[in-house]
Amino acid sequence: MYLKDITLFNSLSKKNLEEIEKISSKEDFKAGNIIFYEGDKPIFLHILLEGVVKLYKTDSKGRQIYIHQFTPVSLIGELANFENILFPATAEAITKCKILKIEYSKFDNNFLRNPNVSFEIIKSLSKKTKILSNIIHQEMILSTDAKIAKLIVEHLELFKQLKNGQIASLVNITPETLSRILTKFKKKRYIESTNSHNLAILDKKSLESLYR
Amino acid sequence: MYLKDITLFNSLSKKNLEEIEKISSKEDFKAGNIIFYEGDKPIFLHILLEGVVKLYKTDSKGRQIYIHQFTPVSLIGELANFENILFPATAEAITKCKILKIEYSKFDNNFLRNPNVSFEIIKSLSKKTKILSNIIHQEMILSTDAKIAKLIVEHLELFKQLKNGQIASLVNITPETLSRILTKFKKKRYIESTNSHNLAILDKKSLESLYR
DNA sequence: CGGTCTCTTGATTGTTGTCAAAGGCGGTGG
DNA sequence: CCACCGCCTTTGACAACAATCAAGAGACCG
Repeated sequence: MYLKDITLFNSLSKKNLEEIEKISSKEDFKAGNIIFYEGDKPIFLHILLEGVVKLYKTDSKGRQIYIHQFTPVSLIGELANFENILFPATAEAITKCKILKIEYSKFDNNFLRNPNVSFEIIKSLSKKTKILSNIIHQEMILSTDAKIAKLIVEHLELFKQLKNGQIASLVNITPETLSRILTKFKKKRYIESTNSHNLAILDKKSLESLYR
Repeated sequence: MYLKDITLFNSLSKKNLEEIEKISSKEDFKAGNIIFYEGDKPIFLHILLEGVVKLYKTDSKGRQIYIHQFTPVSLIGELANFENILFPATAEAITKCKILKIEYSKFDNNFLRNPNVSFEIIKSLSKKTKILSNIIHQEMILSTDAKIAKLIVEHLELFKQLKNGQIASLVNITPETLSRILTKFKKKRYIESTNSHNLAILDKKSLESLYR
């Protein structure tokens, strides 16, 4: 993948692209590798070119608080660069990944004045603000029951694909709690399941009423 | 205050300003009035010109979850406009306020392509992402003790100005819990207070170790 | 000095996480 | 084809944390 194929940069001149080329490098990460840790200094601007990256925070007891998963092409952690703060979360490759790293201190702020670049940045930042706003809603407003009800209604496919433990970590609860809630929902006839990877909604309205 | 005095717009041409003038209006709010509710459709882009605005969410039990306070000049709730989603939080005037309301559907997206305008938007969005990131850290990572310790170290002045109930609502805990934690900190000789509006730090390091 | 608001303290509850054990399910190798 | 093993899920008992409810103490103001 070339720089000019990155939407963010596709309106830049050849000269600009060469400038960016000079201050950037591509790095490969294996699944499980950490791209940056929460608390690290943001020296590079990171752009995910290939693979899937998980973003999470770590609480005082060492538990991971899942925030988001990124797919290409995405800016990752740009907030830290823009605001000149330490990375507020950890980015981990969950598949083989290719990341473009741009030396942010040398990154000409004038690029940000390019109308198309800044438009893309606005889109990226806006998307992230929305993500964080959703996280806040999910974690601070919804009860555990409500979180699960929402997940069932809006992402039923996850239950067919993932194990309980994985689902639980997506919504930051324990597998035990998830199991108990699913059992409760089954008792109330909101859902039904013959085997573990076959969950069906019986009463969508009741589920929705838990989080609306 | 004229449009051209708003940093966001000060690089726009006279013609552009007139265009915006046509699709905007100023509205005054009294202290306590609601500027928009969580769940409202974002018809207008809101810019705070005068006064102080509190942003909060409401949980299922009717409690307010405090998010942020805005002072002039600030875009408020622009995320909802940009992402075309319902307002994720409620904005309430906590003093007399003056708000510029721009009809977003008529707001020429080309303004966003103006380098200086988009630069300001990036700054605003970046700031908000940081605010939300901080909220997530404060509410999901820090324990109650840690929140209070941080508040004491970083904003001691609040304790001299506000009542316990007000401080408690800033960090989304109950006054009772705040009182208990302050008592505990006093017992441990982390802080000391002769009267209620006179709090002094005795052991900054111990306080910091609670949240670092 | 009385009254009201605020703060403190205790007892209790609700919610979810933790720890532990048992049950079920599927896959593998004999 | 079956027995066994390992992982996942379920269930129970318990702990931790902060909210709630209630009562009493204290501070501030007219």
